[in-house]
Amino acid sequence: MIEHIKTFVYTIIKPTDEEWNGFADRLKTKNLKAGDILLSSGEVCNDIHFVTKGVMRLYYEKDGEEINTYFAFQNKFMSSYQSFLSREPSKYCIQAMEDCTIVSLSYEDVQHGFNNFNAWNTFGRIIAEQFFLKQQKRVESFLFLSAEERYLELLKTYPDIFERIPLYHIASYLGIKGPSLSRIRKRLVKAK
Amino acid sequence: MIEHIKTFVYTIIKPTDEEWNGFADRLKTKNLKAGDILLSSGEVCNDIHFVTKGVMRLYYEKDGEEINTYFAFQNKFMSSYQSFLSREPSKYCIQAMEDCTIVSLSYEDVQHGFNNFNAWNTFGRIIAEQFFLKQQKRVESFLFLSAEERYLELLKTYPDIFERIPLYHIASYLGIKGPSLSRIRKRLVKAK
DNA sequence: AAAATAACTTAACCTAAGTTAAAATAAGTT
DNA sequence: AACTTATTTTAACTTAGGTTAAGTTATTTT
Repeated sequence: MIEHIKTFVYTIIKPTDEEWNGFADRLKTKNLKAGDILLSSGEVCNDIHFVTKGVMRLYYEKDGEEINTYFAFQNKFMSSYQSFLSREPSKYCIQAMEDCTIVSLSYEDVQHGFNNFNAWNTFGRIIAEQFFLKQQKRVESFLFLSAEERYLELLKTYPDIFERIPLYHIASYLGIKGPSLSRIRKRLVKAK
Repeated sequence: MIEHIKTFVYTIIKPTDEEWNGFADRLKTKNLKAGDILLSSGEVCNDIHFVTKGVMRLYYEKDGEEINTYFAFQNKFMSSYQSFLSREPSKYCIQAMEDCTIVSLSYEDVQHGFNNFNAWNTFGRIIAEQFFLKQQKRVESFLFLSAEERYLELLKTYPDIFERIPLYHIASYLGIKGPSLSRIRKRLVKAK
């Protein structure tokens, strides 16, 4: 399990052995069952998770309806990042959508890394930059694309997402309702 | 001019004198006339700018139409940040909307800071985190709010924005067209 | 296999926002 | 002041997507 994250980290920075061990020693591996809630809204997100198996989702509850804002597949980080950073209660929930294995690091451990190893500061910066770029793309998708174009974009980026994530979860991620996604899919089938 | 950015930096980190000077020595102050283009699309964004006077906008050209994605007022950073980070051509343009004074730092200078001073690595991380949080809010505004609610939110956050930025620029920032913003404004006046 | 539940689609109607163009203001120029 | 030009509003019409509820399929559960 640790191997996955080690490979990932080493594609971004080249820590010394001391730096790597100072990090690896604090990692905690957890197994989750499909449906398990890892973070409920109102709680401060105290960990950043690295998914080594399964899929997780980050979602928001609005008027009794769940709106997904992020899916983390294998080798991706999952966190209610703004709560994690700001130490304020999360408006989001985190749930395992399949049986998952994750490797987690607490806020304190992350800060310890930042304060003691320059390599981790660099790593933290690059991860924050990547998170920014991801959000940037998402803003652009709402600003420049129609729902249909967002759907096609998602299909292109994650061709197999539809085998693992039910359509009604995808609809909310795209910012539309179920019937609307059905209409779009129908339109596209006809167009072919 | 440098004082503004110094105050800003010191609210985030406490650099040593050596660290501060290594940074300050590389800053370049520039004056811009209203309308000046600081970055055209297709160019790699090679600088990060700190606005000490005026307002600047970051915009995208789509089908001959300009869509604003960010306004930087006094004491805010301006950059085509994804181009700056990725070293790829920017899809965005940067323009001064009023006569502006800015303080700029090149990509090379920023990297020099990251590689030589831990405090700058921390600063870079925190700025990236702040950029992420800002984008996060913007994604949420598209996902959870109607155009009218986005308008009201903007009005609350920047009450004086409407005295400095024409409505048609604000419309595109909100993700709607001019006539639509007019309708919203009319609806709100009537509702009172 | 039958029943129950979950996931997806369809249909009818509604509403917000897009589109286009004209009209009304406002702001600058000469 | 008269003339431009830029900005904002209005109007008429179109379209994408929301809403609700009823149907279909799929999947589980028993």
